[in-house]
Amino acid sequence: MPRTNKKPATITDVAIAAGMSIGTVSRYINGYEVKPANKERIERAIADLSFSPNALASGMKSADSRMVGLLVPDYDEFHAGLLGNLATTLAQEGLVTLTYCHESNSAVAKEAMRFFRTHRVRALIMSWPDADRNDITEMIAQGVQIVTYDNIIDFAGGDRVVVNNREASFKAVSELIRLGHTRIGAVTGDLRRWTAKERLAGWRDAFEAANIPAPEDLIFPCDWYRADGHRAMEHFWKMDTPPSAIFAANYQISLGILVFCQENDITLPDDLSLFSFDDVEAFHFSTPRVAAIGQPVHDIAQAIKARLLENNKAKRPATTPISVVDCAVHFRESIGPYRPKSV
Amino acid sequence: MPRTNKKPATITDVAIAAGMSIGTVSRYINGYEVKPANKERIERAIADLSFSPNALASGMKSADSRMVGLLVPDYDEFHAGLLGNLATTLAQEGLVTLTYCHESNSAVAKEAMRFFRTHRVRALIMSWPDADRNDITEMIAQGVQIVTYDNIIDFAGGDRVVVNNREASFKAVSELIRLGHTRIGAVTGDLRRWTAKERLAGWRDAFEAANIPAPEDLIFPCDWYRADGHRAMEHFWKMDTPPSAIFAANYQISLGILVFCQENDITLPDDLSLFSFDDVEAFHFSTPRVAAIGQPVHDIAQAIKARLLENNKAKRPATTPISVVDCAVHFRESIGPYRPKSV
DNA sequence: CTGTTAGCGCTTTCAG
DNA sequence: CTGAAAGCGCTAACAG
Repeated sequence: MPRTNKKPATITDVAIAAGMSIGTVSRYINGYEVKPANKERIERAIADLSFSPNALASGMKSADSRMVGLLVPDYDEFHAGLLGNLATTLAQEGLVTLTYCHESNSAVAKEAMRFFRTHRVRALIMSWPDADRNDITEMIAQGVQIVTYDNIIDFAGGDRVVVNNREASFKAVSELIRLGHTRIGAVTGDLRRWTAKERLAGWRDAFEAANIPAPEDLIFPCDWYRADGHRAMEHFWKMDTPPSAIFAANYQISLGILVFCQENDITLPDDLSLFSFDDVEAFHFSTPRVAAIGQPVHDIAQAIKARLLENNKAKRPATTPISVVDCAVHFRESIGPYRPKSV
Repeated sequence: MPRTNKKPATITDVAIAAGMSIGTVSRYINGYEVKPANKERIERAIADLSFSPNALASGMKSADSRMVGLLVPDYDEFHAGLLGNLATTLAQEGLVTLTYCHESNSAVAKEAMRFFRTHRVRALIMSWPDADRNDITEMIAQGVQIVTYDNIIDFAGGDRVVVNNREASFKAVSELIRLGHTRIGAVTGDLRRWTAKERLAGWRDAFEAANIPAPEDLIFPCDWYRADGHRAMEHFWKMDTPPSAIFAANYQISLGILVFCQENDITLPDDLSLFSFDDVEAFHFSTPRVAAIGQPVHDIAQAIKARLLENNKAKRPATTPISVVDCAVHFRESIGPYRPKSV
């Protein structure tokens, strides 16, 4: 049985059924005033035909797809949350969110750009600093708004939404210092990224504020993944004076650290204190629960939305090109007072 | 400074630059053969103009938006994974995935339907049994393919992709029985849902196979959330003979149970064994790690994709309207041998 | 293999 | 406030 294929009703069908011109129907649909009597007839016709306007056609004619693109590196907990919040909040404005995951792969990211361009997104939200310059330039020239989050990328005309990475990191590390730790490792993530630099700067700030020289030998530059956290611990644990506490620049790194601790019977916080950037569900159910800096994904989504609307409703340029969202710093049981290593 | 608004190049621009008709260019774009010399000129023109085809226009003309809708109840770990896998794998076929989250709210779900209809998705993927009948009927009539996952919903013409809920649950509960447990609680989730029924059926099957009467008093019907898991434990822990093991129908319920155990110093697996449906990251980092049935989100996405392509490439109806994907059953340290309660 | 042409469904002038 | 008409960028016949 071939699928029935009754084509959807068009605005013309509605106009005929309602006995008026498509212009009037179109205006009604788009929220302009029409004579009450006409309004009623249109509404009935729409219901009878169960008409729904064709977004493609209207987007094409009005040269506005009402779609925005979100380019993420990964569908991890943070990005899933961001996508969810964003898609929901933007839907309220009649905007559609298209996602693409680049997996930190340039070829895939290139493909994503092609995808977004093809779909004529009116804005592109991303944190990818290695985006092809030509694509970006082209998109900006065509009026596509570029919003970067969680990263500072130097595009002319790009809006930015970031969290207070440095300050939040400062608070976390300061707490570790207050607890008596001085050998505090920093597992930094990818230091080519602004985020990583800022988080490390917060680590340094904390030492400076405490008038203690920062233990530069405990900086472990790496990538953002579990394997990196694990490798960091392998490295640290071979040292003569290993760190008594660790500040990890994202949650995946922390998970790698936790795995290493499990494997090597390292007990938190007695043998090691751990403070993580990013707060995820796993941290609430581990023993002990992991102290963490939570990125308020809801607020980030709202800030992005604000930028999107601001830049499209009023035509004035944004007052400030950068929005800063504050993180919550959660002290939990994975951090404890410094205790000299028992021999 | 108003945004520059150089309009994107059109296929006509390309045709002019390449010195030929738009028909030829269109054919080249869509993968038909063109004379090599022309091909080369088209490619150069496209590069020069940095042209990208307008998906809206082509979708409109060809009456195929190449978009599919995914309606999820929540952006939890499972659905985020599903979305990620699906979006990625479908993008390879040139298909776009639009998401909408209904939050188990009928009004929002209704809005979602309007959204998907408006965007002329060629398929709708969902697990929502309370969808408005009219919307569904209308969409099916218009040739929209409906694929349900993780649920059996009785739509004429709907494709279904499910996991082997009953069998996997049977395996999990059987293991608990093998470990000596007989008082095994079932926290079922919403029993109006097929999934919940199947998982409970698996629980029953295990007792039957072991020739033990199923402890019907340990069935706790509820919803799917953390609070439900917590409430279940409150209930169980007041019993004269509480369960020595629990089978939880999803991960959120299990997290609620874990919280209760933390609060009441219940040690897994000594005081209680726990087996959960759904496998999430938190279960790998809790102490002990939680035994769980993992839904292979990658395979589910592939199965859905297969249905989508099958039903659209060849016009024949699917051989079987239902695909079953096998779950992995992970035995972990949250389950242990039955030990009579110490008094 | 290529050029020509007729729309897809809608918005948006422009006159009334 | 409404109707008529001109396309938006592209695809899909059709005739070469």
